Amino acid sequence: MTSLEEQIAQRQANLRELEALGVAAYPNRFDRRHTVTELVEAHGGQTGEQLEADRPETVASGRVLGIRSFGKANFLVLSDGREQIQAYIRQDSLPELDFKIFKLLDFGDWVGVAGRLFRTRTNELTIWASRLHFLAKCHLPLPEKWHGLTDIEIRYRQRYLDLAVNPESRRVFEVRSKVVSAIREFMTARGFLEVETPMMQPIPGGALARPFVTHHNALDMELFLRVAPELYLKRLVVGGMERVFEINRNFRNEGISTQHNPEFTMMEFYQAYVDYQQLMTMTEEMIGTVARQVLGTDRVTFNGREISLAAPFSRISLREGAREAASRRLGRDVAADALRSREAAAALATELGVAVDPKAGAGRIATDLFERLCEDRLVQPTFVYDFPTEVSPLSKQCTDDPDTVERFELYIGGFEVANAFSELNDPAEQRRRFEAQLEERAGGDLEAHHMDEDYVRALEYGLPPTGGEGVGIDRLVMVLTGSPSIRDVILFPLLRPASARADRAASGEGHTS
RNA sequence: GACCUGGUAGCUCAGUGGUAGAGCAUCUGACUUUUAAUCAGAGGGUCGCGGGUUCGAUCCCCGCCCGGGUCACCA
Repeated sequence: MTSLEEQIAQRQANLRELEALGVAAYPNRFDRRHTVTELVEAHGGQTGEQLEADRPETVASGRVLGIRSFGKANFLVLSDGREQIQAYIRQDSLPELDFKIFKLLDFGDWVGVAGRLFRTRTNELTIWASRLHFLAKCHLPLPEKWHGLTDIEIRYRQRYLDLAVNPESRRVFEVRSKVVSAIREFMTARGFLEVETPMMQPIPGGALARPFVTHHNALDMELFLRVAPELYLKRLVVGGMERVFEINRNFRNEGISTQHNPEFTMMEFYQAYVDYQQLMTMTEEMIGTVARQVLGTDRVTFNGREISLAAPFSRISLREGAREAASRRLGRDVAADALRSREAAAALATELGVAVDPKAGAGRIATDLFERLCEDRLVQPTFVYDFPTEVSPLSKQCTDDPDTVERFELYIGGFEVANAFSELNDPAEQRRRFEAQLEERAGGDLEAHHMDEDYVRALEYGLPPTGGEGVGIDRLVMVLTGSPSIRDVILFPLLRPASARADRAASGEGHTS
């Protein structure tokens, strides 16, 4: 027998012995009075004398993460995933059967403990157990207690193990949950209505991205998982819902990286009567507020750099950022209009060693240059504003410059966290933009928009002046938790399936042939 | 997709062209306030998978699988 098989057999033998003693192997409920975290929070600051005076009683429960045994005196470490507390299991302090249960416990089993709180000689907060209840068996050996589970692949594939033994991981997902709550609170307090729009769309739109394709059987209809809720949310503003937001998943059939998961969470909102300038103010207020509310501070450390999330954030126009970076790189002053004509922009890109797509116009080239030269330098929160119209088919042009739209992206930690613009509400112009997108599709760009006649019709009914924005929740949580990879903030990130053989080995099933 | 890098006991990791190592975990024994408890003993491995070179491969070579990182694409 291998060590693993041996350990599983031992655990199963312990379970059978429990059953032989008449102990329910899988009881249906347990009436707990306090979580381990509640106990630590309520009594962690109390001295042994205070505890002796109060003699607080509790019934707690959790997973056994440690057993220290001294014959008749024993300690169990009980975890609720966030905090740990130890229980003192003394042979003459609890019923004989309960002590027998203790002797049959394995690391990872779930138990309930009743008793009073005290501090040991070493001043450790402890439950002096008067009862021990068996709640559920752990049939497989747990990762080691000291190093925990560090294998990144197992942490992602078997997140339950990661959560069971790594409180740091648990903390990340608690922060994530609180961030979502804080944003929801921030938005509803400002009169925004939370809505849900289709995840399955007949025409995918709202972002330049390749969609996932699926099929509805009864309607025999091709459907796309949404790449953005944008076009639906704006239809709602047409309908008079002046402030709407949605927190939900988007799906993009593209590469995977430390900053990209095929499904990711976005908070997207639309507000009638405001433009992108007002959205910048609101965004810096929102991010600072959320950070302070969730973390108690608006200063965070990300990739070894301290980042301040306090307003105001820096602002730089896209073309000016690209121009400055190009000037610095080339050691000479690049003229402001070098990014305005296709010819000049292409020459500049070539000089800088940035590949030029033959179909790209001046706007695309300027955007490429910016992303190439500036993006990873934007560690402190920075609004990059005024994008070329060419790369922004849904944004409204600046009144004095039709080649530029009222749009910004917010960068933090070197990547894009939010994208916002004054919404294009002229149906004729929108139709022209879609047609330009159709040409790009015809030219082979699979990320370009489809024509969405109903969306144009909605605009024909009249969209008031509106600002809209999408905030990448995963990326914001990365910044707020100091997580270098998006997979660290997604409970079950997409991975290639492990081989069938590896799956069987991991689950402890073997061949019996 | 390209390049770099990793896969050895349940976990964390050493290591070598000549029968595979440690700590924790497991098993046996001792121990009535321990803190990664300690002490004594024992068991546990197709060294990711498949080929090749070799008298002999976990090690060298080739291919494949699954991670991680950088780049490309994207938010």
